[in-house]
Amino acid sequence: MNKREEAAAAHLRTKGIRATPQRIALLARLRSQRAPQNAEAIVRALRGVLDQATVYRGLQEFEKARIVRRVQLRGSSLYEAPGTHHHHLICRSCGAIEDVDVCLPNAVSEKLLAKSKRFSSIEDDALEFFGICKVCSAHS
Amino acid sequence: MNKREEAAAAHLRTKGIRATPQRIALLARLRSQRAPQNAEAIVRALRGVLDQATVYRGLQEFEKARIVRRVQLRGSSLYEAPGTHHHHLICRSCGAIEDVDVCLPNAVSEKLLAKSKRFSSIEDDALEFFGICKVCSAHS
DNA sequence: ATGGTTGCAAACAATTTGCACCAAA
DNA sequence: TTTGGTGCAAATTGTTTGCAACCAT
Repeated sequence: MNKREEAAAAHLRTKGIRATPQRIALLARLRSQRAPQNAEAIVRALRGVLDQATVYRGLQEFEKARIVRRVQLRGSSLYEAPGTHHHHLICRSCGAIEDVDVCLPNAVSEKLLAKSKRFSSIEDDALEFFGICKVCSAHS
Repeated sequence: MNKREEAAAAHLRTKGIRATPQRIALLARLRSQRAPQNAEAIVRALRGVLDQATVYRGLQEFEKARIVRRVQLRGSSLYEAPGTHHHHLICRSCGAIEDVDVCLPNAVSEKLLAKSKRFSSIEDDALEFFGICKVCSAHS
C-alpha cells in the first residue's frame, strides 16, 4: 500500500467503514483527482480492480459518511473528495468545471433560518455557477 | 381555455414557441404548482392529455427558453416555473422542499469573476440548502 | 404541400439489486 | 467464525429517439 492508500484506509476506519482493498482504491482514486468525476470515469479508471456495482455502492457510503461530496449536473452525478468546502463554475457549452473558493457569507444562511418556518437548522449548501468559458465564447 | 391557459399560451407566443394544446397544458400545470415537480409527477398528472415524450420534449424547450427552471436533486430533475428567482431548502430525511427568497449577494459573483481565469461572465447560479426539517428532527 | 408537433414503442444511459461466493475483523 | 462485502448479470429507473401520422399554415 502506498501512502495515499494508507491515508485512505486510516480515514475509512475513523469513519467506521471497513477498509477493504476496493474501498481503499476507490477513495484513493477520488483523492487523486482534483476535478469532480462521474461514476463512469471512476469505473473506467478502476476497471479490473472494482466492479461497477462496487463503485456505486462505495460512492453511496462515502457520501453518507461525508467522505465525498456529490454534485448533481446535467443528468448525472459527479463526485469529489472535499479538501476544503468549495463550489463550481460550469461552462454551459463545453461542460468544463472550475473550482471556486468563494464562500457563501454566513449572513445568508442565518437570514434564511430566521425566515424558515419548517427548518431549524441547515447542514450544508450547494452552490454552482453557470456561464460560458472564454474558450467557448471565443469560437462561437 | 381558462385564464391560466390563456396566460400560458400568450407567454409561449412571446417566446416564439408554438402554443399547442399540449404545451399550454404543460405550462399551465407547471404554473399551478408551487413546489418544484419531477417529470414523473407531471406525466402522471397529465396522463391521457400528454404523452411522456411530449412532456420531456416540452420541458427541454421550456428550459432553453427560460420559461422553467430545472433543479437537479437526488438523481432526478425537478422543474418549476420561476416567478421570482429563488432557492430551496431541502430536508435530507423526507425530501420536503421549501422555497426561500434569500438571494446571493452580488458581491459573491463579482468576487468570483475577478478570481476566475477561465470565465469572463456568469449567467446563472443554483443554490440549494440542505438540513433536517422540524417534523423529521422531532420523530427521530 | 410543408414543416413543426405528437403518440407510440423501442432504445438508451445511469444506477440498483439478487444472489452465491469471499474476506476483514 | 461470522457479518458484512464483492462480482456478476439481470432488473429498474429516468430520459431520449425513430418514425408514421397529424395539424396548422
